[in-house]
Amino acid sequence: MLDGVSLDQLRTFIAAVDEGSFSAAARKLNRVQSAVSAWIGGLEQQVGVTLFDRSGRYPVLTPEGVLLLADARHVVAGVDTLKARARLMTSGVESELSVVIDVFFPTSVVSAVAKGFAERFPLTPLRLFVEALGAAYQPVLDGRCSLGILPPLPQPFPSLVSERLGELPLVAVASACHSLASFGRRIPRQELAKHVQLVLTDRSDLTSGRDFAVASPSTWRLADLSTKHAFLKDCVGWGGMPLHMIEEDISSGTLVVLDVDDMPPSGFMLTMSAFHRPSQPPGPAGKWFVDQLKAVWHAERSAH
Amino acid sequence: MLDGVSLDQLRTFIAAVDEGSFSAAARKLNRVQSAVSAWIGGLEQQVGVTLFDRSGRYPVLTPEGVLLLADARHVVAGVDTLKARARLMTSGVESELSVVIDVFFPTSVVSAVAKGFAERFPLTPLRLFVEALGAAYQPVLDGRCSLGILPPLPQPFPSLVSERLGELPLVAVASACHSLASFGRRIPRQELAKHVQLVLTDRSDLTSGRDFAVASPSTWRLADLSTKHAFLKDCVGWGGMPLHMIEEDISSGTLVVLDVDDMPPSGFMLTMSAFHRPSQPPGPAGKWFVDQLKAVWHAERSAH
DNA sequence: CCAATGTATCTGATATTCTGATGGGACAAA
DNA sequence: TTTGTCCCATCAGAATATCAGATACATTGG
Repeated sequence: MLDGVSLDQLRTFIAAVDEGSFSAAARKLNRVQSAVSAWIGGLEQQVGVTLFDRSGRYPVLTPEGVLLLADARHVVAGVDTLKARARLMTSGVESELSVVIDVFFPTSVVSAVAKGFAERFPLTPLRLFVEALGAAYQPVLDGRCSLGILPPLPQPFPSLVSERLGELPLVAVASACHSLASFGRRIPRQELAKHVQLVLTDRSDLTSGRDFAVASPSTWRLADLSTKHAFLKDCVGWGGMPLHMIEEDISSGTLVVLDVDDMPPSGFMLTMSAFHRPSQPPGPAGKWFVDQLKAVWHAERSAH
Repeated sequence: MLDGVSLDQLRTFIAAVDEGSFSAAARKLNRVQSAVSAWIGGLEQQVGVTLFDRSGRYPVLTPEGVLLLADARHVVAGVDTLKARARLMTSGVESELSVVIDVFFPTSVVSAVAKGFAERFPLTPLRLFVEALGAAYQPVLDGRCSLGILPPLPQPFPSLVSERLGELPLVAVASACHSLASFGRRIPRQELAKHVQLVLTDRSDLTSGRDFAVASPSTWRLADLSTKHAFLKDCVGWGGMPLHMIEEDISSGTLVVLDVDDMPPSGFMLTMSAFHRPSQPPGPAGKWFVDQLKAVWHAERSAH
């Protein structure tokens, strides 16, 4: 053998402890008592520690045995998870699920689903990325993520398969101290153009040259949505935000929804969909993840 | 064999990955290449997962192989710590060190030493108990702890071996709002007797019938030193405390040291010693622990 | 194309493990 | 105390698995 200790020794050791006697362990393992005796004797010899006190009728663990038993259980448990993971792989469940999620998607839904995921698929590590715009498409396109929870881009990606999850209201807002907030009536587009618009910028070059809902010639571009949020509250300018992220600010009066001319007052609805490459269809874990996102999200919206 | 996967398979798997080829792994393991091939083939068959892509000159791990490799390393590492722990046992190092420490002993010293202990003896779990008076002796006497950091009791225990660590100043204190605090001159014992004394009570019955430094007929007995500390600050009564625990209170003026008649103003010195049973002499870990306690404590006192 | 290096597979030789039998010790009931 | 039962250690031969070496074939680089 390559090395003294073997798994069978450890398994026999554990069985002997659990069953209370070598003979019982032998019955459980479908071996003869002498075999168990030999295994344990070998183990004791290799580690150089007496595991059992055999002076009595039944062997009892020595204090050293108690400690080494914990190690042995740990090792065997490790082998079991290895085998369980392998079985999962052959059964088609993804051995790892990487998902990229657009910043606009409600975080509360994601965290709730992720929590359930850890219980449902304990052996499948979940890798979550949060990105914006084209940078969120990139990982799905190049295969780093097998799943993307994303809004549609202006130019469609026929190379991706998508499944609609639901709609997200997007509204234009400004701080209460902003002059647009007290404009009084429906704001025409020309009026918007007079003020600085805070726009989320794309870290990738997928959407270079294209802009989303940019109405003002003077724009500040921010790479991070929470920074944009803070700038809006600090009255730096106006901009679009997903409604769920600013509901508290609206009810507290910090931010005000702008009643823009060609925009419905309930906000512009942004469709969120689950995207994946045709060559990488989601397995059970991915399907479950998408279904849960849809279910939890709808439950949350109807609870409102 | 008892179960499909064996340690040798995992070790061979790891060696093949680390060395980059089956042949190299075979050289490292002092086996023939065919043996390595057979081991890995067997492992793949048993877990039902293809570990290597053999289409090229050198075998490369499949994505599944990468994940299972992590599990395999985990298992082998577990076996290694088992063996390391066993070697430690045979080399005489305690496989577990349980220490009981008197509440009066400075916690900062203990935590510093414990931190160093975890680095020095990573495989030896440390079990720390904090008790007071007789309750701190009990675990050493009945063998639950192999070491006790304790003050001497009125009646000596010849059944225990001790090694002096150092002295701890004990002072009588009262809250600044207590009438004793403004007594003005040396306080005679009769004066003390007029006020409630807060006394630490013994949770064991080792010292039943005996009292330590009880000067007042009206005593409140508290089982917990931090409660006594709080009661002192709340002006419930006066009592003795180890100086290091109340230095901040004294400098902030919350507590006042009482200048008691037959007590030196620097406080009554309490000798702390390391106790152990002659039948359970401390091994390398225990010796190291005691030496460090002594060193760190003295370093801390001379830093003051 | 050839040499070097690598992997998969096969076979007999070698080691190890398994089984079954035997002997001795601990414990409980008679 | 005696007896029966259950337990463990040890030993032999039988069964099994591993090992080394040889062979065939694929890949890479000159």
